[in-house]
Amino acid sequence: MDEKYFAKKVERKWQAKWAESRVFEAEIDDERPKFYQLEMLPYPSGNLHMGHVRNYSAGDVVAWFKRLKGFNVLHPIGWDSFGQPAEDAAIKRGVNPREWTEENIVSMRGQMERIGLSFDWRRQMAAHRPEYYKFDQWFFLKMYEMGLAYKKTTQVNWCEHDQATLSNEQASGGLCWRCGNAVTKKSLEQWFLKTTNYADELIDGLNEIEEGWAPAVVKRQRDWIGRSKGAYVDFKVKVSRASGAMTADAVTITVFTTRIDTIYGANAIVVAAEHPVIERFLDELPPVVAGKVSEIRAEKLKPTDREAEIEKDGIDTGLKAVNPFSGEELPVWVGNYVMMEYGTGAVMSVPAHDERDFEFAKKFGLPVRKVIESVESKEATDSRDPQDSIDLKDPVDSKDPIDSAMTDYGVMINSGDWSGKTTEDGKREMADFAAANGFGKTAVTYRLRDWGISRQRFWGSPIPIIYCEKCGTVPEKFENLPVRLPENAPLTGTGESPLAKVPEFYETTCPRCDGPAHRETDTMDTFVDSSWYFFRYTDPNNASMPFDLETASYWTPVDQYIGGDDHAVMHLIYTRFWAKVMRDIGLVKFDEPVKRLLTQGMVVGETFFDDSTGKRIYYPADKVEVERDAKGKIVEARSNDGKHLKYGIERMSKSKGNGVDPDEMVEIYGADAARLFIMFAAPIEHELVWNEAGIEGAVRFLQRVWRMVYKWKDAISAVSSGSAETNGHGPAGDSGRALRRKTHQTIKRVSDSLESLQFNTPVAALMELANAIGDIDVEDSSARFAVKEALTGLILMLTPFAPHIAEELYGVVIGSDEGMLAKGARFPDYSEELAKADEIEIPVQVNGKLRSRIFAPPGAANEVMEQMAFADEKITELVSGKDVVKVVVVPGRLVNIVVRG
RNA sequence: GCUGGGGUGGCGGAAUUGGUAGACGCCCAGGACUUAAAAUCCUGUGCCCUUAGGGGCGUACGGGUUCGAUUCCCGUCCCCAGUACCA
Repeated sequence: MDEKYFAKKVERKWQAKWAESRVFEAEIDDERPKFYQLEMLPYPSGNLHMGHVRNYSAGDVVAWFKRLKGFNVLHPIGWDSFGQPAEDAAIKRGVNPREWTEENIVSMRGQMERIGLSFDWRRQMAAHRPEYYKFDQWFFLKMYEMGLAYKKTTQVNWCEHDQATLSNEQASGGLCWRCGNAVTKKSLEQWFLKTTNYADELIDGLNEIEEGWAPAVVKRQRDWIGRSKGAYVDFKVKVSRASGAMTADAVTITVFTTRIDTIYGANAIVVAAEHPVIERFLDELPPVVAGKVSEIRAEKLKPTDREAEIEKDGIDTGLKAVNPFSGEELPVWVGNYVMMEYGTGAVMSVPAHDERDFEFAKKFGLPVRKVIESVESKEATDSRDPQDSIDLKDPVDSKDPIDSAMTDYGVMINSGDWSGKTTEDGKREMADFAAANGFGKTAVTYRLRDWGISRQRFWGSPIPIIYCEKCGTVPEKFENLPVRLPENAPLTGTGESPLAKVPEFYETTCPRCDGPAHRETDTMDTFVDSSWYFFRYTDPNNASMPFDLETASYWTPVDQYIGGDDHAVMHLIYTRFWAKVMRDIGLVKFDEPVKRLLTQGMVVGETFFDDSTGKRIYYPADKVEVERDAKGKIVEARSNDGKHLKYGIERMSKSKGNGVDPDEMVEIYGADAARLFIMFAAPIEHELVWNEAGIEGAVRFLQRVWRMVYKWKDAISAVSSGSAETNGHGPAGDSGRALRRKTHQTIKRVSDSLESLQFNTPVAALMELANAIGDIDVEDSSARFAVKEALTGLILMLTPFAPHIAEELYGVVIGSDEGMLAKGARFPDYSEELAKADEIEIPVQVNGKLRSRIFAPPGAANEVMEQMAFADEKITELVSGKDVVKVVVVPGRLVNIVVRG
């Protein structure tokens, strides 16, 4: 290799060397601590996008850093290869989804290799291969045995655009996670996994991992699981008409409330339109009520518009229910704001202390009764004449009209014998009282629903269940797994299961009675595959088990996981659930599969739209002219023929046509520069607006480092690894000494940053170090040791960001081409002593304003610093003739003189 | 609406526990080298005033605490994300 830097040449050379020497292939080694670095696996669409590059570059930085720190690092990659795009491609282009997928894997692997990612490719898994999905089925059967997999008919989320069923997590926010379109409801029979069995664990387990996870993700999971503690209370229904054999006591409505302390303020019971009590009395209710009920029901099946606030609606059914605490008779209403899916589908309406109930009461003119008083106003009331306080025996509704609900905790009033108790006491004691008297109990409810995994799709793992005319639902035998996908299923994408059209697939015999039977024709949600894939990496060729307990126990849990936060409540909840199930099966020995989670921001691009053609154009493109304001925001965009273009910022992707091709970046700038830049451009958790201008800076920096190494190559070749002094390191205060200080400070900064997963600031630190080396004259022989130390340090620290060039330059410096890992290279250590400055610049302030600077030795006594400050010319001038009120000296930091007059 | 997170130069972004605001990079300007260009190197680069020395202002806005506030507290505005009646 000559003195000119050709990125492509260096990169090809080291990619080949790495592959040949298998340095990234990890084996169990009890001598070294292990480190499992994982990034979220990609869908093999055929094209890597810049978001992937960011994700995998960050993971590679950590993997390299840990390797150089002496860890035994597992850094695998695989393919989330089941899913809709393969099926869509098959429908659109008539390709075989398996072949299409395999081809994409090959081309994407090539892209990853050209970026130089340090994966252990032997461990690669792909979800669509029978040797993998066999174990999806294995897990399903285990869960079926354990009672964790069951089938039921419900209203499932349905995406009309994708013609697909969605789990609640995938339809979060009422929008399809894939296409973003509004979701509707559809009645389907499907298989569920009992995630709710683990609701408490899923929420409590967050405490264990909270420290290492992005706070936003933890919060979203907590909210998603949505545990709330309260009570059930039974209200007996009275039927005013004495028709039939129905008695008043035969029916009760159980409500769930978190605020049982407000029960004396209940003015009605409001139930969901689907509530059983409505079913039961539907025939007897006036037609107008029945009409309203079906109107509300129909409304709920429509896609929800996120923006629009749904107006409260409802109707008095004419039924009455009795408040078990007060004996008061309350009207039973149907309300559109009560959901059958949560709690009991019935609420007690307390308008004075609940915003929704307040709104409902206001609209329908229902009475509002205050039963909680804030502590402050209670104190105020108490201090006044007791006669002024509200008459507890005869509370008058709306006596003191309020304009909003008071939802805070406080003191109970107008609540019979309970008045005077605090909310906290009331909640506890009233629930106990209800339990003791048989009309209620404490209860906990969750927002989390079971995970619906049935998909009426082809490209997924078949659900290993058989329906026998005689035996009913029968699980496939373990020894018959995998249940393989047929090669030729008619794919239409119309929402019916393609497997139902392949008799060779579904016609089978019952595993129990050998009689004629047919297979389940739905496949599993692809999120099943990604729930346990990273365990498979530890033991990728196991044919009898998903993985071996002992092998997996060495590598797992994952030490560091990196991926997008779009999976905060989908994949990341499923995989935590899965780990807990695996623990219960006895496959793993811990509760939480991922110790630390880093969520990286999206890579987005400025996109332009041509209104007339509806086409997207990515900038920079020669087709677009852009005017920007002072802040760099676009104010006007035109195509080169002068047509106005609409513009916006959106996620970069091939399918949107606004993506930057990583291959192109590598071709033009080199993989190292592209990686270095994407790490340097913005903090990893921020969104990154792709702008190619900055990447030139990364190229320049690498070239500078390259030239620097060659410039010093001969001068430092004679410097042995002996002590500084024996190698011409000069006296204190000279350039070599200053450089050593900079080197050791940089090592500290870079190590600390990487340890805390900051990737932009260490790059800045390395640039500073390079600048410092650049300041040294090559003729200065007294600095040679320092330069050698700085250069090797710089190269080693650069490795995680730009491994190819680092390997090459490391070879130049040590005179060997074997590679750092083979040579046992280590990330440099720093010496506190050397990092310490021998003179510190101390700002001197007068009245808090910076006026001068002095130079003091580190650890200078306060008196010395004070003396030096007063000795300073400028300070003397400013202070003279004034009273010195106070002098603040912060050791090693600053001097502040406070004067008056 | 609610819940989180945030607001720092032309831009991306730095700033231990309150202690020199603007590191590093991009952009831009000037200079050196060159027949020329590219590359490279050097210099400047928050805003305003000033001939200079220097001075004033400045971390969304308004207050407060402090010798000292980007950092802590109160209020206001704005942006981003999550969420959609969860009882």
